Amino acid sequence: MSNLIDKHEFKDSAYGQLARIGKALSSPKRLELLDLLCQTDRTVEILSRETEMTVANTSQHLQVLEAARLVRAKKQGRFVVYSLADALVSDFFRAFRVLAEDRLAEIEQLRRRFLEAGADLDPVDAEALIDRVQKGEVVAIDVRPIEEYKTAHIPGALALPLQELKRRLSELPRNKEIVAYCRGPYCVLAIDAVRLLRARGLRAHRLEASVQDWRARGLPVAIGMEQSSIKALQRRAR
Amino acid sequence: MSNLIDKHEFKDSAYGQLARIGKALSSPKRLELLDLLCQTDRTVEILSRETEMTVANTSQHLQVLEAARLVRAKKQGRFVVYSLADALVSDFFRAFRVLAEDRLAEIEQLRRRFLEAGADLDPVDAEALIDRVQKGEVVAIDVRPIEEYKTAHIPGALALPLQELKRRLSELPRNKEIVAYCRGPYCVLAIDAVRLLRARGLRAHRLEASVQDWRARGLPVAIGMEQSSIKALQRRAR
DNA sequence: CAAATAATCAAGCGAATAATTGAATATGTC
DNA sequence: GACATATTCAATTATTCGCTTGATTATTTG
Repeated sequence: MSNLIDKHEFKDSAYGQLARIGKALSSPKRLELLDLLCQTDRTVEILSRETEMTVANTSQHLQVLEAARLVRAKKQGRFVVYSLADALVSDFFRAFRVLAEDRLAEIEQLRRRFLEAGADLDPVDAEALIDRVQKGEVVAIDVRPIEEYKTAHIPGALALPLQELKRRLSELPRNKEIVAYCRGPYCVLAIDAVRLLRARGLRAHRLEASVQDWRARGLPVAIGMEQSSIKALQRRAR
Repeated sequence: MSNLIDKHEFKDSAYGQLARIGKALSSPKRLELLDLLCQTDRTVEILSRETEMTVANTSQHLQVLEAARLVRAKKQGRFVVYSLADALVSDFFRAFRVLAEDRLAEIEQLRRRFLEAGADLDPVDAEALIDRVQKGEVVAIDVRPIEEYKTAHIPGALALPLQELKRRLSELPRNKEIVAYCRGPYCVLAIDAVRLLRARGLRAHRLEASVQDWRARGLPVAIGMEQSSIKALQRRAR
C-alpha cells in the first residue's frame, strides 16, 4: 500500500502533468519550432537555422517539447530528425492557434499592421480554389521549401519555393491569376512571393490557409511530387 | 508608415502572443482554477478556498488567465465574479486534457494508483445511463456543490452534494443501483461518494465523465433545479 | 462617516527558466 | 585511427515566476 497517494497529491500531480504540456507551449520559440514541425520533419541544425537560434538552444527547446511528448526524436546516422509525435498534435496546435486568434485581438492587429504596405493581398476563397485550378483558370504555387511540399500540398499546386521564384518566373503564365500559399497565417513566404510577383506585373494573390487548415476543412491533400512540378524541374535541367 | 513592422517583429510577436495563452496554461494552479470555472462562475474568495491558495495568490493567477482572455471578471457589488470568457474555452480545455492524457501516460498511472484502494469503481457507460435513469433502473446523483448543478447537470440526476450525502442517505433507495458523478477525471468528489455509499452497503458506481464531456458527446444537458431535487429539499425542510 | 468585507496592488524572496559558452559524445569519412 | 560533423551536456548569468506579506482601494452596512 506504499504506492497509494492521497487526494491532494493526486490533484496536484494531475494538474502538474497537464501543466507540462502548457509549459511546452509557453515559449514563442518552442511554438515556432512546433509550427515548423507541423509542416515536415527536420534535423536540429535546419530547425536552428530557420528559427535563428543557436544549435544548443534549439536542441534544448526540442528536448522540452519531447519531454511533453509533443515531438519525437529519431536518430538517423549522425543526424537527429525531430517530428511530431502524432498527427493529433498538429490538429491540436491548429485548435490552439484558432483559440488564441479568437481571444487575442492583438494578433489580428499585428497582422494588419504588417500587411499594410502590401495593400490587400486579397485572401482567396479556399473552397473555390481547387475547381479553378483544375479548370486552368488559376495557377496555385506552393512557395515553401520542397521537402514541405513533398510531405503534403494542395492538389494541383506547383512546387515553387520562394528561393527559386525569381529565377523561375518564366514558368508562370503572365495572363493567368496566380495564388501563392505557404505555412499559414504566421508565415511570410507567400506574402513575399505575392509582392515579388506583383512587382513583375503578374496578377498574384495569397491564400492564407496552410495545407493543415486545408485538410482540417475536409479538402483533399496530395503528397509527393506532381507531374507538373517534375516537368518544370526537367525543363530547368535542360 | 511609422507603425509598419518587419518580418522578424511580426513572427516574434505573433508567436509571442500565442505563448501568452500557453503561459496561462503552464501552471497547475491556474489549470485547476480554469477547470473549476468550467463548472460554474465563482468569486475570488470561493476559488481561493477550493484551490487552497491565499486570496492574493488566487487573484494574481486569475489576472493572468484574464490577460490571456480565457476568463472574464465582472464586478458584482463588492464581489468579483470570474467566469469563462467563452464556451469555446471549455471545449478547448477539454481538448487540451484529452491531448495531455493521450501524450502523458503518467496521468493514467497516477489515476490508477489513486483508485487502487477503492478497487474498481467501475466506470459506467455514459450512453446507456440516460435510458436507465428514465426507466428508473438506476439513480444518478450529482455530488458537486449545488451551484454547479444549477449551471448544468445530467438530465434526471438528483442534486446531492457530497457534503450533504451523509445526512441525506435515507433519500436513496437501497435496492437500486446508484451512479455518482462530479467534475470529471481529476475531481475526487464522486470517488468519495462511491466509497461512502459502498461502506453503507449500497450498490454505487462512478461515472468518470463530467457534464462537459457529456455535452461534448452530443448528449442532452439540463439546467436549473429538477422536480425530484426540489421535492427532496422540501421533504428535508419539513 | 466609520467599520467590515472583498479584492487588488506593491515589494521582496527563493526557485525555475532561457540563452550563451565551451566541453563532451556519437557517428560517419578519409 | 585521426578528423569532421551533428548533437547534447554542463556550467553560468540574467530574467521571470510563484508565492507570501502588508498596505490600499472599492463597496456595503451600521
